[in-house]
Amino acid sequence: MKRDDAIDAFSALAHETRLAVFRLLVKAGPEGVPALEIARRLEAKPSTLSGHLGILKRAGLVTATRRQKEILYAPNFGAVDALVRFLLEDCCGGEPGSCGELAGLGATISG
Amino acid sequence: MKRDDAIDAFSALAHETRLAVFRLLVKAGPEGVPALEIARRLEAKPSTLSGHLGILKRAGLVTATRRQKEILYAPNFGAVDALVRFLLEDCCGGEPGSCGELAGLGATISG
DNA sequence: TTCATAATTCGTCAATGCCCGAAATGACGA
DNA sequence: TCGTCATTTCGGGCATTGACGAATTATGAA
Repeated sequence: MKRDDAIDAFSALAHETRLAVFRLLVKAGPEGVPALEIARRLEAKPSTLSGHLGILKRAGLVTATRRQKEILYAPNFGAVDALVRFLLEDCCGGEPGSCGELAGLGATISG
Repeated sequence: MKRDDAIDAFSALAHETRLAVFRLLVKAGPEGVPALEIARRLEAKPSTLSGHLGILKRAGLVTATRRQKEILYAPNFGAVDALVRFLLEDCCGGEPGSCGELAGLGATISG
């Protein structure tokens, strides 16, 4: 995870519709949801939503796979993992500070 | 954590300087760093940085406490915790999906 | 009080992001 | 091939964000 990748990911999530899309995909699970189905559920215009999906995809937060005519979008949990570890890197300079209860997060979620 | 709070937090982190500020504070630990010291380390103009600190503070990502003439800024780890849990809420509809290794994250980092 | 340091607020300007309809592309079935 | 469904691309117009210097507020020391 590089600085600019993190900024792209945070920018992608810093938008009402895109955040809703990501959370919807998280709830839906790894199988994925077709683009138009997402648009229908969020009451968004297909063209507008397509732009948002492209941004989420470029940010690495979602994956897109074709199934017949449809394109299924699914969340990339590894991206969230990487993002949090980047954010908390070298927490408290390695010392067990007030962040102690969170310091193990990186190790925990990276498996 | 409400939707708009999450958007404010992601927006705050979706900026080169603000992201650098937060990560600097994470590394520095819970004691905090004075505003001008942050500006000096990041080679940013004080007035510009002040705006960024205000945004981070309003987003709940950092806290500010005065010590003598200085104002010390420190990271709010609880905000990161809440943000991640909001993002992964109801992961895979509760089923043990591919997000299995991350599903316990909320419980893990919330202590 | 008076001065110096620390930090914030304000005003302007440039740049970026967002929405939507219309048109174009890609994939499948008859 | 032809038609249809699913999705993306494009162009225009509006709103928001970001940077910076100058002026302002706040604190502590002489």
